[in-house]
Amino acid sequence: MSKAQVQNKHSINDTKSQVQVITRFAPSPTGTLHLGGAHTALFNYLFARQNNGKFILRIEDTDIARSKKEYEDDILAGLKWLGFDWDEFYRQSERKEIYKKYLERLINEDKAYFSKETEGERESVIRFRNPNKKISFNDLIRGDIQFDTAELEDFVIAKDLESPLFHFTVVVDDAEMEITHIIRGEDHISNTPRQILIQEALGFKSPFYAHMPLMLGPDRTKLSKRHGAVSVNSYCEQGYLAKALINFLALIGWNPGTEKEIYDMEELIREFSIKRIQKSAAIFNIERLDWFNFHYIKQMDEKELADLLPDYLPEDLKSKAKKNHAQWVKIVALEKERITKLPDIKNGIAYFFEKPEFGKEMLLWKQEKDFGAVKKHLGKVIEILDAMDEKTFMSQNIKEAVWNYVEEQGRGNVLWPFRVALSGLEKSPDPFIISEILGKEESLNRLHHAIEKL
RNA sequence: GGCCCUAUCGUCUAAUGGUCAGGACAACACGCUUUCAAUGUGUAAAUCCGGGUUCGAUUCCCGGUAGGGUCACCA
Repeated sequence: MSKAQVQNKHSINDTKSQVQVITRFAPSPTGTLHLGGAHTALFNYLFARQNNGKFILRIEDTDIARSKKEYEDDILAGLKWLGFDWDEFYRQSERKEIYKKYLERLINEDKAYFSKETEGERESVIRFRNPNKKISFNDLIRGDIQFDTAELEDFVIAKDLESPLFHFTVVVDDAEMEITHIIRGEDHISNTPRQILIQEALGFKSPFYAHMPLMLGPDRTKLSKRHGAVSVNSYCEQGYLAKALINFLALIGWNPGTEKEIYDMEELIREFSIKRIQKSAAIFNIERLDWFNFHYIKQMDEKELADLLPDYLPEDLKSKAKKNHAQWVKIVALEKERITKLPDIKNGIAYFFEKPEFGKEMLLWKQEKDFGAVKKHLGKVIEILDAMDEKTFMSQNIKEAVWNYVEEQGRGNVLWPFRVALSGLEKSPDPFIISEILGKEESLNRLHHAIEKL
C-alpha cells in the first residue's frame, strides 16, 4: 500500500471518521525548551487543532536525577509564550502506579524479567524479552521503515518496578492517553522498533508515526547547547516576537506549496498538512528568523510597540522615553522599520532626548562646501522655521516651507547640515520628521547651536 | 563501525517523466533619495556522482559518495 493510500484510508478530514486526533508533545525537563522542541510542539499543535483534536503536554521526568523543576518551568513558559495551549497535562513522575501495573503484567507473562547484572551498583534491572523479529512501520512522512530488532537484544525497560525507563513509559502513556499520531523528531526513528515491540507485548494498538526532519545547527549537527539550542525564552529576551518564531519554525520542514511566506497561527492551523512535511533535515538560519522578526515589528501598531519598547531601553533612556508619550510614539513609528530585534531600539535614538555632540566638519556635505555657505543655509532654515506656527510644526509642512530654498541651493547643501544640526549623525532619518519630533523650540535651539560652532 | 534516515541556489524551499528548474532570506547592482531606513527593479546563485528504465530523467530503480541520526540502568 502506498503512503498516499495509507494516509487516505485514515483521513481525519473525513467527517464520518469517529477517531479523534490526539497528539502530544513530550519534553524531558532535563534541559530548556529549545528551537527543536518548539518545532516539534508546533507541528503537533497545528495538527491537533486543525482536526479539532486534543493536544497533550506530557513532562517526561522519569529520570529524577537529571530532571529539574526550573527546566519544566522554562518549557511551560516557552510554550505559553509561543501561543500554545494544551488540553491535558501529565507528569510521568506522578504516574508510577500505572507503569508498575503494566510492568508486573509483562513480568507475569514472562515478556519481561528481572535480570541479574554483574556490573554496576544495582542488583538487577528489568529487561524486555526481545522476540527478535523483524518489524516494520509506515511513517507518514517517510513511508515504510524496517528494522531487525535482533540486534537490540533484551533491552532494559526499567531499573525496578518503581523506576520505569523511557521506552516503556512512552508506550504506556501513548496508549493510555490514546495518542493517535506521534509526531516527533527524526532522532526517534531508531527508538520506534523498541517501542513497537513493547506495544505488541502489551497488546496496544500502534499509533501513526510521523518523524519530522531535524533542525540542525550551522555546523550541520543536531541542535545542542553549542548552537541555537538556547531556550526559546531567551529569544523572547533577545527581542524576538513569538509570531516571528512561529512563522519561521512553521516554514522549516513544511511549506504549503505556494509562494506565500507570511503565516499566523490561524492560517497555519488551516493549511498545515502532514503530507507536505519535508524529509530532509534543515539548517537553522538566524538571518531568516531576523527577517521574519523585522517584518512583524514593521507591521506592528506603533502604539502597541511604544508600550513594549521602553523595557528594552537602558534606564536613562527609559525614563526619558516615558516623559513624553506622544513624542515617544512618533520616535517608535520612525524607528520601527529600522530595527530587527526589539532591543535594537536603543541604538541611535539618544539624540531625540539630548543635544548631540559633533564636530563642525560634520556639517559639511561631501567636503565640497565652505563653512560660510553652511552658516547661511542654517540661518535661512532658522528664519523659515521661526516663522512657522507651532501648532502646524509637522514634517510635511516643514518640508514645504523650506523646499523652495532647498531646491534653489541644492538639496544636499541645505539638507545635510540641517539634518546633522538636529541629529549630530551621519546617518539618521530626514530633518523634517526629526524637527517635528523635537518640536519647534528645540529644533531652533539646535540649529542655533550648530551655527555657533561655525 | 552496525543499523536507520536524507540528498534542488550559501540557507529555507517550489516544481515536473519534456519548464528559460520558480519563490523567499542573505549577497550584489541600479532606481527613488541630503544620509540612513523603507520601498521598487534587476544580477549572480542549485537538481551530489555513476549506471539503468525511457524517445526523454532533476524526477522512477540500483550502486556509490556525502551529510545526519541512533546504538545507556538518558529522554
